[in-house]
Amino acid sequence: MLVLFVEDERDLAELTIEFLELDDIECDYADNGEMALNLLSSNVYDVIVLDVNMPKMDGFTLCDKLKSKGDHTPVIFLTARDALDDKLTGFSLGAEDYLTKPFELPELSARIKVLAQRNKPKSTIFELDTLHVNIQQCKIYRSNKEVLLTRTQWSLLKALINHSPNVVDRITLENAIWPDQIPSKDMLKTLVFRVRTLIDLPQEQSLIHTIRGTGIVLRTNANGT
Amino acid sequence: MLVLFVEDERDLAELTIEFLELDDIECDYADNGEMALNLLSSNVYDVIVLDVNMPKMDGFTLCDKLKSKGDHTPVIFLTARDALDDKLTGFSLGAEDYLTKPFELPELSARIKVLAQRNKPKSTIFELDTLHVNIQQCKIYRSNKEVLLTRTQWSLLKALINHSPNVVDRITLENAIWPDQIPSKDMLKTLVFRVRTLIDLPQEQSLIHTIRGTGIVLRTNANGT
DNA sequence: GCTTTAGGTAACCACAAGGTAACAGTAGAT
DNA sequence: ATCTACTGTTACCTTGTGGTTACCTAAAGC
Repeated sequence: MLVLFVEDERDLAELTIEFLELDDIECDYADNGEMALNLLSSNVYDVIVLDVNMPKMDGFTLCDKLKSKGDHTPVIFLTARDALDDKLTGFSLGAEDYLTKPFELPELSARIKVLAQRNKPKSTIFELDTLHVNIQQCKIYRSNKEVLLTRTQWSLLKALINHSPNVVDRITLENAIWPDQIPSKDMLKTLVFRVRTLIDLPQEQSLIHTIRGTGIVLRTNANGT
Repeated sequence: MLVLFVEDERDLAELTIEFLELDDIECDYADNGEMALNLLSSNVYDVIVLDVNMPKMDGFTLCDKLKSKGDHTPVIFLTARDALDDKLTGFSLGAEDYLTKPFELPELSARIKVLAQRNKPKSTIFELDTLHVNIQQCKIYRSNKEVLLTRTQWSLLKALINHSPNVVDRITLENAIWPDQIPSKDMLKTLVFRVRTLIDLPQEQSLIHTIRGTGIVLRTNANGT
């Protein structure tokens, strides 16, 4: 994760950057707006942390320039200006966050991480052996071949994923799949069979295991807990 | 823009909601976590504002449940707990922002608006295969031929673009297209059919896919992981 | 060793989800 | 006032799903 840190007080900057780097956040540093613009023209950042009061070009101006240029890199203002009007100015210029000095380093770090997430795809991916599942996209692959599941089959798989690698008892599964009806005795049995034939291909190791008398589990091998 | 406001002090909530609504932010209100969960099961919100200390279910627990369920609605904590540890807890549970009481109403409003933007497309141009969409100008081209959509057709397309390449369930789509009415059962079906005939031309690969029993998705069928 | 029971496998069919087309009411334009 | 075209409604058709039933296999119990 790469951050552009723009701040004219060098000692504060140094201290902060040192902390952030320990937290796995790499930093480029600029001590004024113009220098920041230069760096921005040749680098892509996950987040920009911006002081407001700076020589040459202040943070507000820089943020405005950026955003109106169509750059959507998230901006956090980090400034001693704690008046409401300043904050509102910051947000109206398109900033994503506004933190006032004095601040606590871990909080800044947490906020940077939130913003860095923002542009990443929000897909939740589940992987186990050669099984790849993208939950938001409803896409399932087994050894790079797409597997098509129907709605009920899909809810069974999701329930198993939610509990994996733990064993899920049949009652819990039934409630997850048919929330507002009492399913008849054999429905789950049939459903598990169908999903198994689709997911556990003959040439692959099986991932859906039955623990007799207990429940079903999605994991690489049946033995051990 | 629709916000879920969860807060157990009724007078503070009332005051805040009144202010937000003047600022064009519609609010649903819950005074505890359980009630919030109920509302969340039947509504889709742009942002959730969460108090921490509440009867029945506290805000941290609620946020944890939501996020681990795969719900990506942005969460702001709004609480008197201003200790660093509390903030870090909030962020580690997946919250997008954390504001401490006492707070200023316009700042809350600004922060809500930032988060509501978050799920909107960042770019005014959307491209997929031979489909080119300029969202601001409402211009749509398929293989360089302009496509003219009506207002409702356009809002369907926008909703699909917002979620692409993820699958959108029918309820979410209906809420996005007809925000203040319960659409009759077949309206969406017909609308999708109409948009499909306009966008998915016979000689091109189809981009609007139905995931039976789940929803609609706008994407190419290329196998990504 | 025999019985019992949980679970595996297979085929069947009603029906719901979705696709398509035609029609009607209504709002906006001229 | 008239016309147009958009939106919502209804009807009909197609197909895949999901529930059902039946039968089989293999553990577990006695």
